[in-house]
Amino acid sequence: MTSISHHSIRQSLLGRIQSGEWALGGLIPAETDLASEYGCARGTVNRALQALAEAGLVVRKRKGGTRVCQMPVRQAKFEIPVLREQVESFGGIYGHRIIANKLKTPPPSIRTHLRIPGGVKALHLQTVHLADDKPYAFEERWVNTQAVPEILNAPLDKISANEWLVKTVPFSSGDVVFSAINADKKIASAIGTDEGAAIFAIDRTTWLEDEFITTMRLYYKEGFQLHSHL
Amino acid sequence: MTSISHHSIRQSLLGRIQSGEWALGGLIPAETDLASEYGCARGTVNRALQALAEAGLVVRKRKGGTRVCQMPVRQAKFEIPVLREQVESFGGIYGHRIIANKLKTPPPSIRTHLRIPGGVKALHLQTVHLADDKPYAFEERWVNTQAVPEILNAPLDKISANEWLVKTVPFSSGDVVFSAINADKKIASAIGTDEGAAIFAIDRTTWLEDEFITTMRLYYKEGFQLHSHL
DNA sequence: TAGTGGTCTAGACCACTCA
DNA sequence: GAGTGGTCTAGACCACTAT
Repeated sequence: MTSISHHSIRQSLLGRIQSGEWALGGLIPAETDLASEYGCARGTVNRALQALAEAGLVVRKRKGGTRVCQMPVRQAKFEIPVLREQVESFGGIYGHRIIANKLKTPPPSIRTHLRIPGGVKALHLQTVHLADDKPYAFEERWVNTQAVPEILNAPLDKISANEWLVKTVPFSSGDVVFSAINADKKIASAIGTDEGAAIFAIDRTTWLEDEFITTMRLYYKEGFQLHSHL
Repeated sequence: MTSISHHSIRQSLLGRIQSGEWALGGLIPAETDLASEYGCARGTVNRALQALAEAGLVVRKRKGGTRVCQMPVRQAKFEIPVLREQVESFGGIYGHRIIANKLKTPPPSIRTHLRIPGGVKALHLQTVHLADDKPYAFEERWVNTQAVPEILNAPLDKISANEWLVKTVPFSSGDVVFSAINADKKIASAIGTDEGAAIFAIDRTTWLEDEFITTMRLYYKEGFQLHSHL
């Protein structure tokens, strides 16, 4: 009797949408109708339809019914790479080298970002991430030491700041920005590439409950690609 | 009595996870226990926990119980930009100019990608997307005309190939790859930038039920950023 | 005002897997 | 074998909103 699962109904509905059985922007039968058609409870159909709605394929409104989405907003979901795992996933040996590790007053842009009062210092870190001892990515990071003072005692030579933070403040929220930039002299030498090379950069700021933790920028060696599916 | 919604429970559980009430990798009380604690049905707790599992914050196993995720895989979700909307979202006027529109035999790499038999032609399109009449992005695309022959009669001067395809084959699946490249001469002149500039590129291949529809590469003008949240 | 989706409940059975 | 999550059901009430 597992044939009437919400999964199968979701699949069936997806097929009917793809086949064009219901026009773009058109109305889909009500939950109760579909339930009797599929011979199951309304709750089961509801669950299938909610999944489709979450995937952006249909739009649902009370009393308005369920409609096939006109302009399906393509959503890509992907995992923010964790460097160590990324490197190990293709069989490399991960390592990192700390270039800078100093408490100092952050520049205004960073201070604003982390909401640090003027005059207060923050931890500035520069790290080169290695794959098989060769530079893989370069990271520049500021940590709000008022939020996580323990980091000053962390063995950052053994565990990367990123991993330490993930283990200490695992469930923070964050913003991510992807962009492409030309490598300047500093970045080029850090990751061993030529000045001007196109670099894939990820900016990330994370906080926990209104308290800003850290902001970082990661520069990947040229040729880096971020994959996803939709 | 709306206070015992699965939303509120999800929120409450999230808070308890963030506060460290349950250790990383630690066990969370069983659904039945939580249900009696919150004074609701097990189904309600189940829904909340499933949402947290989908968000990657907990891992659930039958008999094994629910555990706080050790290394939360940060998932970013975003909407694949639709150029017209992207341009209009910052108040620009969208337009596009077709540079190439020809049926021809695709190079081997594309042929493999679209699974087109040797010798068969495909539609090759080059489009410059404009914001306020200025180049915004450059698109290179191949369309499998065996899958969507109607595109040969589409008014591509009025509607961009992308929009036409979305309206015609709206519910396709696809792969997306983001990368950074240096602009070559052709791209630089197409989007009005300097050769060597760092360009944000998006590759995208879409298909419907094992039938390949199109593959495209989009080059954004320098300075482009893709934002997300996690 | 009537119809539709959103949600909760109480109970049930099953599938998985840990011990 | 026993405990846990996965899921379906049948019924109920509510919230929203199109008409």
